[in-house]
Amino acid sequence: MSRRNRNAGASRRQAQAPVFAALGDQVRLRIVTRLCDGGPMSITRLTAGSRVTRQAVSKHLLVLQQAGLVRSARRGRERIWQLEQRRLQEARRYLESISEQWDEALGRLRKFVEA
Amino acid sequence: MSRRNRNAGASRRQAQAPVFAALGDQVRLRIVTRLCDGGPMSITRLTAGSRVTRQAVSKHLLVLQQAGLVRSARRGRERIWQLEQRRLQEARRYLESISEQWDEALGRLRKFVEA
DNA sequence: GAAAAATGCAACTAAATGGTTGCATATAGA
DNA sequence: TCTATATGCAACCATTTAGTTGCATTTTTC
Repeated sequence: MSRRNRNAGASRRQAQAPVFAALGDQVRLRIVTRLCDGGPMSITRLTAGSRVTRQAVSKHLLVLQQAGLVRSARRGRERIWQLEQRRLQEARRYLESISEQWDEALGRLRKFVEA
Repeated sequence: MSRRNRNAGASRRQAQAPVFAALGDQVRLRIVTRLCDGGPMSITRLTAGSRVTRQAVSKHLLVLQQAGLVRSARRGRERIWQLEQRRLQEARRYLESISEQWDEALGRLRKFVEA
């Protein structure tokens, strides 16, 4: 592999690692799922039924936002949160590419096991 | 959603979040990639070319191991690390299901945006 | 305009994380 | 057996993370 390609891999990793990190927490994963299923909603609604406080949820939302996965907008006295389509698509594509990469690797790995 | 289904979701999340967390770090993501491309190898070889010490890599390998993503076996004076096929397949399937879930959500989200 | 609701902000704490260094142990090979 | 190599173990440190509580601010709504 050329140095250039190696660096391309590194910067891609650099870009996507935060997404994984953001999803690597049960509370956040649940937030994403809820926004997925329930559409845009406020912190208070997201917090309802959660085992942590609103402030905790708020911090998690900030993490998700910094990873580019969610976005928010003020509406009256509440703030509505929703998934960020672009980034989510991007992450999806990356997940798929990783998935394929693994698939190939698993094929090669079988040889090692059989050997 | 029934309580049962919610709990099923929760336990699935509980099972998969560590995988995301494990991949949510550049060093670990790189380790996985190297094991993917280079096949099973020792810590020393994994550490070569890395910017962190062997011990740091060792700790990262432990994290990956606890997430079930890698496995190791002693061979003579060295320990050979390799990707765990089963878990990786499992993670792959989960990534794909999440991916689909997002896809559907993105479709629904467009309605919100247009509305 | 006053009470209730929704959020924002700040300080603080406990625990986890990511990294290091130093030293001990085990194995390969000359 | 002696030396170099590969790993394991433990202590230690700085930073980040995940959570809390308390109080201030902004909007509704009656």
